[in-house]
Amino acid sequence: MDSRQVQRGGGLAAWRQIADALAADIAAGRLVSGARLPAEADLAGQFGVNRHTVRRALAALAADGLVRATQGRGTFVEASPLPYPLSRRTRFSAALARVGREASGALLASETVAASAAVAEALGLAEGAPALRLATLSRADDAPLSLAYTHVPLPRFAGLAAQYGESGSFTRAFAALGVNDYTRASTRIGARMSRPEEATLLELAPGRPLLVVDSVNVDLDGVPIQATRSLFAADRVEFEIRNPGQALPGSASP
Amino acid sequence: MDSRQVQRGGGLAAWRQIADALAADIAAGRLVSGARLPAEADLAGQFGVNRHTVRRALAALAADGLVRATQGRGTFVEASPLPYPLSRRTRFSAALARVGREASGALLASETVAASAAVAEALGLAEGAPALRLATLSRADDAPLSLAYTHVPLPRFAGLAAQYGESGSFTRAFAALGVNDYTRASTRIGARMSRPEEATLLELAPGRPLLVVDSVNVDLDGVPIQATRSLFAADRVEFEIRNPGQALPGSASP
DNA sequence: CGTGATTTGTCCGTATGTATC
DNA sequence: TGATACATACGGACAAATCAC
Repeated sequence: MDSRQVQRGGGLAAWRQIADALAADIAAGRLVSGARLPAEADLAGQFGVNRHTVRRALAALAADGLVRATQGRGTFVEASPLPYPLSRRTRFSAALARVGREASGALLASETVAASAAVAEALGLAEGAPALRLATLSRADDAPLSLAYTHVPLPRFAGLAAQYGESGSFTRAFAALGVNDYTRASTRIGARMSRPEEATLLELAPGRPLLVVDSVNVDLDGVPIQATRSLFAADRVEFEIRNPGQALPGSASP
Repeated sequence: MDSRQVQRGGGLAAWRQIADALAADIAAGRLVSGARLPAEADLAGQFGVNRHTVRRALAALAADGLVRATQGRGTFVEASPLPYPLSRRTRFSAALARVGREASGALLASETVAASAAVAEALGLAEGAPALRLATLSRADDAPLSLAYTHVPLPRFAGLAAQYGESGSFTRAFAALGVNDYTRASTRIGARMSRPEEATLLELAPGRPLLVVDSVNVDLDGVPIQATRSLFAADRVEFEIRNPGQALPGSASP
């Protein structure tokens, strides 16, 4: 690991070289949000410096909000989460493309179920009516972002699971079934701790928080087509609501 | 504690009386969300029943999602979070009044600071310009709901701390300083774990999650008047975004 | 419920280079 | 040149928190 060695006497303090190297690792995704950094002693070995020098670097990163150290546990990446706009036309892939990330979706499971009371109300169905339930995992640049459970009414979207499995996108899957446009009718946002199996699927350190988003999408006739509960890794995303204002400088939207 | 004793043979099962009493405690805020209930043995003593009767009551509450029992730790309140609408005219007191809760706010601290880069950008100031920073604690029916750090530009709102201290409301404090109306320009929502001191202030069990909301309000001329970071107890609130009915193809800004 | 291993937090002291007066 | 102050870096030891067992 010679490339990790700091340069001595080069005008730049050793602790700053270390801080910059770690910040670059975070920015480049080599250290994903929530990941644990090597122990201070290990980093000291990597960089060939004393542990106190590493601590000086970590203190600088912590002051910038990039990492957070916890006694007895370690130092963890607190990289800035990616902004995720919530609008009436919220689209997963489009939201990520805006910030230069690539979206992908994987189908984990699909089954036919009887609509629960909550699902039935959201979709405007009778309780117990047939619905299709999809479990999907969405990624941004290969980092798991959200685990979603989606219900759609069943006679209408019987082929949705196959379509989603092929395209990895609800927008494209709905388009293939004749719904070329839809809008967000309602959104509810809460937060809770992740359960172990959720943390595993999201490749998240155990006990990290989730943003829980319940959303309902409707087609252009206002008919509900999709009720989804999404579990976002709170470390990796931050929702954004922009209200069109009278004086917003630089609000260039296409 | 005679009032806690169950009535025997009154037609209502003892376990149901206990469940109702505990549910009432939760609804009234005597048991705040996340709080630990007394041990089953203690409750049995309070109500003058066998521990199995208490267990029957707790099982009923758990089935309703009001509490959650964890072996070896205890039984904890999982009260349903109150819905908090996020709109362009989001007002704390009005949002709570909609759901029948009373809002109150306490001023924890206020100081004059030099605007950081983030604050300066949000408020449209120069970095280092004078700003007033308020730390406030908001409650819904006496249960702490959010801990907020607010920055306002300083020559303009010099008297804001005193006004807020009196009224416990930003709406009223701004009105007293000549700003009778304002709207929400932007909202960012994330989540993270609470730090110990935050958990203490919010009367939250340690390690419970927070909803972090960064918001900017502007006056009717579009001039930013307030940049706030609010830390909501995620156990006690759920944000709601309603999109008005019909969708218009090509929904651009007005 | 302890017990030990791991890891960060904090204190002690020492030495060196650099800038300033 | 000398005195002083400051930031940087190293070495060691122990306290405190966390976690697996």
